[in-house]
Amino acid sequence: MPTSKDVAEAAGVAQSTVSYVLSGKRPISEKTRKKVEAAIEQLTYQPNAGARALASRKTRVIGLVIPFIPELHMASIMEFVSVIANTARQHDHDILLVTEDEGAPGLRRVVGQQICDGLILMQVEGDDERLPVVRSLNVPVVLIGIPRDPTGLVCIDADFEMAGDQCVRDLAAAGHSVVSVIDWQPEVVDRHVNYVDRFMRGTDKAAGELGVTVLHLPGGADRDVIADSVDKALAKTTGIPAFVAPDGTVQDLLRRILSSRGLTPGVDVSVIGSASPTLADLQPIPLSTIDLRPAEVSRRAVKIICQLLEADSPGPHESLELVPTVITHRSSTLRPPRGA
Amino acid sequence: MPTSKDVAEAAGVAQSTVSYVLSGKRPISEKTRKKVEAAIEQLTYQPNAGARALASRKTRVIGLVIPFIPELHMASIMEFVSVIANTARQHDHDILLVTEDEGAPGLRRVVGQQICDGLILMQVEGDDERLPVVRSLNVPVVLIGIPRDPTGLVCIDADFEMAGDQCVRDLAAAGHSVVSVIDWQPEVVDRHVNYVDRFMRGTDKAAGELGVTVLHLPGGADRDVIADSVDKALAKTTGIPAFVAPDGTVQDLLRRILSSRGLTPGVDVSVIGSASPTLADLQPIPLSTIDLRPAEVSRRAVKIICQLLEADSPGPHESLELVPTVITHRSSTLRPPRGA
DNA sequence: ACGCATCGACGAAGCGCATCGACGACAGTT
DNA sequence: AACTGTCGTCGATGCGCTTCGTCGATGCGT
Repeated sequence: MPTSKDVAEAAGVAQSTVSYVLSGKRPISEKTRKKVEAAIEQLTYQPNAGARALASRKTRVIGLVIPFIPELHMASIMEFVSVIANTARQHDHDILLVTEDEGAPGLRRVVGQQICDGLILMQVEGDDERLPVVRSLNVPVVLIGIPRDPTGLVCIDADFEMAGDQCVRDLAAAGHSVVSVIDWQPEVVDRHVNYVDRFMRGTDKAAGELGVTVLHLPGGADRDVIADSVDKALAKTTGIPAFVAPDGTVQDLLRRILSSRGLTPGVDVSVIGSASPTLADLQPIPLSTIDLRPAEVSRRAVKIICQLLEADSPGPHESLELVPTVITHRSSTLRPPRGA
Repeated sequence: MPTSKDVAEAAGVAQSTVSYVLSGKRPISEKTRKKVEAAIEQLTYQPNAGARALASRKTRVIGLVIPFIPELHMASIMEFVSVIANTARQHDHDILLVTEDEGAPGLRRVVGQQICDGLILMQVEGDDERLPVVRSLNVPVVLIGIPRDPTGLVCIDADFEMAGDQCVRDLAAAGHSVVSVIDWQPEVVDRHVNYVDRFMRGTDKAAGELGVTVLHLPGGADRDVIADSVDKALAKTTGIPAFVAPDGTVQDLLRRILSSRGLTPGVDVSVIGSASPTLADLQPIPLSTIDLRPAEVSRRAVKIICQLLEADSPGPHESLELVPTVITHRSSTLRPPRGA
């Protein structure tokens, strides 16, 4: 492996000059820059990350703490991960995986050993045990998810309250007077995973304003639970039933159960799910969706942490960003009555 | 951040002694070790990764190259990623994400900058464009997947040929004389993604030996394509139809289409899918599965690369490991006739 | 023609650790 | 008592880079 010293010799300049050509932190004449760049090219020189980190005290690596809770929809987590990784590269950073199994000590480790300059935490819960550690860490941390007490933390998430509101408003406009929300897994709900509460707040507020009834029913990956929820909803609904299934796992099951009950989305039942546009179109009946914007949330999370890293002003920051959700009509919901 | 020098002062020893206590590469008396360990504890010292990498020429980081091809089943990729990350930690290594978007230059970058000591490549194709780069890289690389020409490469994968063989044998034993295999997406098949070919080889060989007919039909995430495949299969089958759907995306669709054709798995049609045991049990009708052992493949991949990193004998290695697949009967396949 | 400012390049000093040679202390030998 | 040999510790050096102070060269004005 060639070093910057080799490059300097090949170009006939000092090693520090090579460094300045690379960083642009001091003016370099056109002539010598050309020479140095040629030498770099010819030797296929690449700066050593360890040495660079040691000298500059910056690793250009961001730790990404990913959840592996089995009840989560893996495919959607993967979407976060992929977008985060790609966006980080666009900002000239790399992503180090930190698994949740390592817990809070894992955060201390990667920061303490200075393996990374900052962290992104996914799937932050209302009372996350890692928050005290995060606050004490003294490096930029961006949370995806809003904890109960966001004081001194930088948070971003989809606007779940808006999402809940949009779903109920939409179904109400289509003529439904009862909207059944199949929630996330009971484990998730009980843990007061922040977004669940926010979503519910959105549905309930809208329901109150519009005079619509909202039923909250348990979700999960268990078919029987969902089937039970559906039947309960059907029993309590007068008129055409409407379902909202914000969790990916749930909506797959929901569709099958509705079909086994002889109900066809868009005809005698309305269904709003959550899926990316491409996936939604592929469904047997194109699914009306509430888009929780995972890609946009991911992009912004990376952008925010990169800004914090640039600024590198010490001390805690605080901010809270909510990404607007988007509701899209496809064929699985009833059309609003004319004139509505 | 305290340094090893600080620890040395606190313990009243030389910095090198601290280093030796940590690495154990030279004998240290019980007494001074205790002193040093106490100082480390008290200062909450953690060695600086950059400095360590610079001095030792080892980063203890493994680059994981993940595919983001939309047609792949994201949930199963996530399983690989999670197991790989956790296993790496058990071997005292970290995982750096390298996205496929960076392509071959990305591999050169992370290795050239010495951000990581070795690579794991997922989703290696038959004629992968990255192979020449990998061979020239001069660091340990483990491929998950078997390319057409594995010369000089270290590969591991599930034994897809065994899987194909097991499926056909199993269905033949249950009395089926025609077995319909719904393949992966046409894009995947056309690319000669190695495992598709191997799986087919397994099914066809077994079919030849047992005098069974195997139909290969296009798969994918498109419902109409699968529906078409199913109908073709039904038309060509005499007796009770049997389906094998080794791709996760496909099997979801397959189940729904069969049910819409009035066929019940385990009663008037046999279905073998691929899913983890927990998922398989959750299906409306517990799914007989061919387990492609993603977790085991992941664990071994990490183990192999860690061994290569320990040994750190330069020059190319070559090995090929196939993880045996496991077929599990649940209720979605017919019982073999008595006495069989 | 001389002095002065400006620009561009240089050299040296670390960053925090691993590693190697060397050396002091102590035990065992003759 | 002098000698050899371990064992445990120290000091110095270098990994490859960033960064700061410095200084020579060049241009300008008078």
